[in-house]
Amino acid sequence: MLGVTEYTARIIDAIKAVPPGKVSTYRNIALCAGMPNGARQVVRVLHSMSSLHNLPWHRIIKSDGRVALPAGYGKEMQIALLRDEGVAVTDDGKIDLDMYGFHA
DNA sequence: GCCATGGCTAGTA
DNA sequence: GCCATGGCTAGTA
Repeated sequence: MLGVTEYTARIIDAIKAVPPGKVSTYRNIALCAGMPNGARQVVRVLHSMSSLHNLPWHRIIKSDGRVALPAGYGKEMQIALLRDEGVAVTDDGKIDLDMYGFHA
Protein backbone atom coordinates (compact mmCIF):
# COMPACT_ATOMS: atom_id res chain seq x y z
CA MET A 1 0.00 0.00 0.00
CA LEU A 2 1.92 2.99 -1.35
CA GLY A 3 5.15 2.94 0.55
CA VAL A 4 3.69 2.43 3.96
CA THR A 5 4.98 -0.16 6.32
CA GLU A 6 3.37 -3.55 6.69
CA TYR A 7 2.30 -2.55 10.19
CA THR A 8 0.76 0.69 8.98
CA ALA A 9 -1.20 -1.20 6.32
CA ARG A 10 -2.48 -3.61 8.95
CA ILE A 11 -3.52 -0.71 11.18
CA ILE A 12 -5.46 0.81 8.28
CA ASP A 13 -7.18 -2.51 7.58
CA ALA A 14 -8.06 -3.02 11.23
CA ILE A 15 -9.62 0.45 11.45
CA LYS A 16 -11.66 -0.15 8.30
CA ALA A 17 -12.94 -3.43 9.73
CA VAL A 18 -14.88 -1.69 12.51
CA PRO A 19 -18.52 -1.66 11.34
CA PRO A 20 -21.01 1.19 11.75
CA GLY A 21 -22.69 1.18 15.14
CA LYS A 22 -19.59 -0.26 16.80
CA VAL A 23 -16.42 1.24 18.26
CA SER A 24 -12.89 -0.02 18.88
CA THR A 25 -9.97 1.32 20.88
CA TYR A 26 -6.50 2.50 19.95
CA ARG A 27 -5.07 -0.40 21.87
CA ASN A 28 -7.34 -3.00 20.29
CA ILE A 29 -6.52 -1.79 16.80
CA ALA A 30 -2.82 -1.99 17.66
CA LEU A 31 -3.29 -5.55 18.92
CA CYS A 32 -5.12 -6.54 15.73
CA ALA A 33 -2.21 -5.15 13.74
CA GLY A 34 0.26 -7.23 15.76
CA MET A 35 1.71 -4.40 17.83
CA PRO A 36 0.84 -4.93 21.50
CA ASN A 37 2.36 -1.56 22.39
CA GLY A 38 1.46 0.26 19.23
CA ALA A 39 -1.39 2.49 20.37
CA ARG A 40 0.68 5.50 19.46
CA GLN A 41 0.97 4.30 15.88
CA VAL A 42 -2.79 4.09 15.70
CA VAL A 43 -2.90 7.69 16.85
CA ARG A 44 -0.49 8.66 14.12
CA VAL A 45 -2.40 6.82 11.40
CA LEU A 46 -5.71 8.37 12.39
CA HIS A 47 -4.20 11.81 12.72
CA SER A 48 -2.43 11.79 9.37
CA MET A 49 -4.30 9.37 7.10
CA SER A 50 -7.99 9.50 7.99
CA SER A 51 -9.15 11.52 5.00
CA LEU A 52 -6.72 9.92 2.55
CA HIS A 53 -7.94 6.40 3.28
CA ASN A 54 -11.53 7.24 4.20
CA LEU A 55 -11.08 5.80 7.66
CA PRO A 56 -14.00 5.62 10.09
CA TRP A 57 -11.89 7.68 12.52
CA HIS A 58 -14.85 8.45 14.76
CA ARG A 59 -15.21 4.76 15.69
CA ILE A 60 -11.86 4.67 17.48
CA ILE A 61 -11.83 5.71 21.14
CA LYS A 62 -9.62 5.35 24.19
CA SER A 63 -9.58 2.08 26.08
CA ASP A 64 -11.27 3.70 29.06
CA GLY A 65 -14.33 4.06 26.85
CA ARG A 66 -14.02 7.77 26.25
CA VAL A 67 -13.63 9.83 23.11
CA ALA A 68 -10.07 11.10 22.81
CA LEU A 69 -10.59 14.37 20.96
CA PRO A 70 -10.88 17.43 23.20
CA ALA A 71 -13.96 19.63 23.24
CA GLY A 72 -13.75 22.20 20.49
CA TYR A 73 -11.38 20.03 18.44
CA GLY A 74 -13.66 17.37 17.04
CA LYS A 75 -15.21 15.84 20.12
CA GLU A 76 -18.71 17.12 19.36
CA MET A 77 -18.42 15.95 15.74
CA GLN A 78 -17.29 12.49 16.80
CA ILE A 79 -20.17 12.16 19.27
CA ALA A 80 -22.66 13.26 16.62
CA LEU A 81 -21.34 10.77 14.03
CA LEU A 82 -21.50 7.92 16.52
CA ARG A 83 -25.03 8.78 17.60
CA ASP A 84 -26.07 8.83 13.95
CA GLU A 85 -24.95 5.20 13.79
CA GLY A 86 -26.91 4.28 16.88
CA VAL A 87 -24.13 4.30 19.46
CA ALA A 88 -25.18 5.65 22.86
CA VAL A 89 -22.75 8.36 23.91
CA THR A 90 -23.04 10.53 27.00
CA ASP A 91 -22.71 14.26 26.53
CA ASP A 92 -19.16 14.17 27.85
CA GLY A 93 -18.17 11.40 25.44
CA LYS A 94 -18.42 8.17 27.39
CA ILE A 95 -19.36 4.91 25.62
CA ASP A 96 -20.15 1.47 27.03
CA LEU A 97 -17.49 -0.79 25.52
CA ASP A 98 -19.24 -3.96 26.67
CA MET A 99 -22.20 -3.02 24.54
CA TYR A 100 -20.59 -1.30 21.56
CA GLY A 101 -17.02 -2.62 21.46
CA PHE A 102 -16.14 -4.46 18.26
CA HIS A 103 -13.94 -7.53 18.47
CA ALA A 104 -12.59 -9.02 15.26
C1' DG B 1 10.54 15.83 17.28
C1' DC B 2 5.78 14.96 16.47
C1' DC B 3 1.28 12.13 17.36
C1' DA B 4 -6.43 11.87 18.84
C1' DT B 5 -2.45 6.56 24.08
C1' DG B 6 -1.64 3.84 28.00
C1' DG B 7 0.36 2.14 32.12
C1' DC B 8 2.72 3.08 36.21
C1' DT B 9 4.45 6.10 40.00
C1' DA B 10 4.81 9.99 43.08
C1' DG B 11 2.78 12.91 46.02
C1' DT B 12 -1.23 15.40 48.06
C1' DA B 13 -6.00 15.34 50.88
C1' DG C 1 2.70 13.69 35.63
C1' DC C 2 6.22 10.96 33.30
C1' DC C 3 7.94 8.20 29.58
C1' DA C 4 8.02 3.95 26.37
C1' DT C 5 6.52 2.99 21.72
C1' DG C 6 7.39 3.25 16.36
C1' DG C 7 6.78 5.26 12.07
C1' DC C 8 6.66 9.67 9.70
C1' DT C 9 8.01 14.40 8.44
C1' DA C 10 10.28 18.63 8.58
C1' DG C 11 14.28 20.57 8.18
C1' DT C 12 19.46 20.61 8.29
C1' DA C 13 24.23 18.92 6.08
